[in-house]
Amino acid sequence: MENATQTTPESGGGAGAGAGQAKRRAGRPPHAVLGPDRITKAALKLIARDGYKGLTMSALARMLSVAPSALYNHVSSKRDVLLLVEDQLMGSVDVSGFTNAPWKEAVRRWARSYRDVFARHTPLIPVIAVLPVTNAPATVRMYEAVTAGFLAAGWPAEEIVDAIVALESFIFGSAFDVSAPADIFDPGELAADAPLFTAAVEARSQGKSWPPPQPSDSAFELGLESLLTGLGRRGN
Amino acid sequence: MENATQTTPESGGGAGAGAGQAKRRAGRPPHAVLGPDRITKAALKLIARDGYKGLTMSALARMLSVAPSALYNHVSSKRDVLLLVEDQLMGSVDVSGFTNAPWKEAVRRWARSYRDVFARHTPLIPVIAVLPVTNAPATVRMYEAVTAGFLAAGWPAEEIVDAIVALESFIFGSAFDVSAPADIFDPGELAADAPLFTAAVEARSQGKSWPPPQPSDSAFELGLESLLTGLGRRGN
DNA sequence: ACCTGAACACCGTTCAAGT
DNA sequence: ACCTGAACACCGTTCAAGT
Repeated sequence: MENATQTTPESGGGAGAGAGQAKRRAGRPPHAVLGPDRITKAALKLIARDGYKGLTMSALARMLSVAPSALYNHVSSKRDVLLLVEDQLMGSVDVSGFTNAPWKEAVRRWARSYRDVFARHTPLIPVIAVLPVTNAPATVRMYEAVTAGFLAAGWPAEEIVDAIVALESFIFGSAFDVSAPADIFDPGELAADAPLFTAAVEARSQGKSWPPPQPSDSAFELGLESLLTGLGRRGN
Repeated sequence: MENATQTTPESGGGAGAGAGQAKRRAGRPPHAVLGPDRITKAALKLIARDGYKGLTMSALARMLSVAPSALYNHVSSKRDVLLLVEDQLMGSVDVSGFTNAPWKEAVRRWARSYRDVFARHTPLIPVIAVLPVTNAPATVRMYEAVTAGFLAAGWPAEEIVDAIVALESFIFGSAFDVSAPADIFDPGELAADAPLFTAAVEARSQGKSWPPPQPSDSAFELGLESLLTGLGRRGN
């Protein structure tokens, strides 16, 4: 049972960390095997492979070759794991435009990359939106870069946070949209009760460029440009 | 096989279901006790009382005085229950402006009530955003009213759905924001690394009217007006 | 301090048996 | 058709015991 035959997926007892890993006995190991960094990396890997429904404390522990309970020496809940992941992702949002491009173009680049990142991580959105930024260094760094760009464009300091929040709200909402099915607005049998809406849904794909853009992309660009126009009264 | 301890539960005493209800035996009851309507109402009641974490299939069944498995004769999953709730809520979004007010004012009223409804039901947002509208009658009715209003304001049919989606994205994102803690942007120990952002957060509450508005409200109004201005090029 | 292993208190869902 | 009751296959989390 302890022997490492390479054909067994080994789903029985609990070891099963993939290929034959030496088993650790109970007790404090000579050097800590876990830490925020390894946990974050493993979580990201798991999400990439199995999606968010595959991100369980058990699966995470298995990937790290520890018992599930060992994780609780480093995080106090699964929510903590999500926060680690979130901050990591925030670091990959593109803020480069805010140092080398005009305000509108900088916001465009930032908003698009922000949406793209979280479109693949929608389960984090309800967590982020309510998450105090304290102790999320990459997140704070992102906000600092954005704020700097707004100030450079002439925005008064007291209006910047509201503007960022408004843009973020639109970005988060749009991120959900990306994973919506193509027929999301198909009224089905209810079409007869909603003739105007049904016609509008059908007209949506008419007269667009070729190849036709993703519906979620055209709605996002429309909203983004509208927001930029509306907000643009302040900056430039 | 266990030995048959089999005592009738009610003879033992405990009225488990809470209110002293007569216990139903197994077998088809003379009249169906459940149905989409009763299930929806009970779910809403449960959510109002205990929040979404209190909405479990067990709790729902208990409130309806049935076994949890009985629910599956009427819905095929918990997701189905959420869809019932969602459609019910959509019916309470205010679309009245689209028949008796100018476009901008109509969108304002609609957007505010839409946000307010889902601010108290944020767990539904990830479900809605990906939910085909088929067989959600109140939802379709809402879209029909909105579409009618856009058409009346002179919008070309092929641009309406994108505009609605853009507005909805902003509304959903903003709904999350409502439940964010007041100190969400407090950088804590990271303040030194983000002086501009920290200053912007502090300046946010300066120079506002009295009493100061909820931060989430001022961001929402700013975003909504910007969107209306930007989109307003089409309608009026 | 930091790990294991065995609980604990839940979930949503399935299914045979009953009427 | 539509209910009950007993499973089933999970969850996240806690905690004593071990080093």
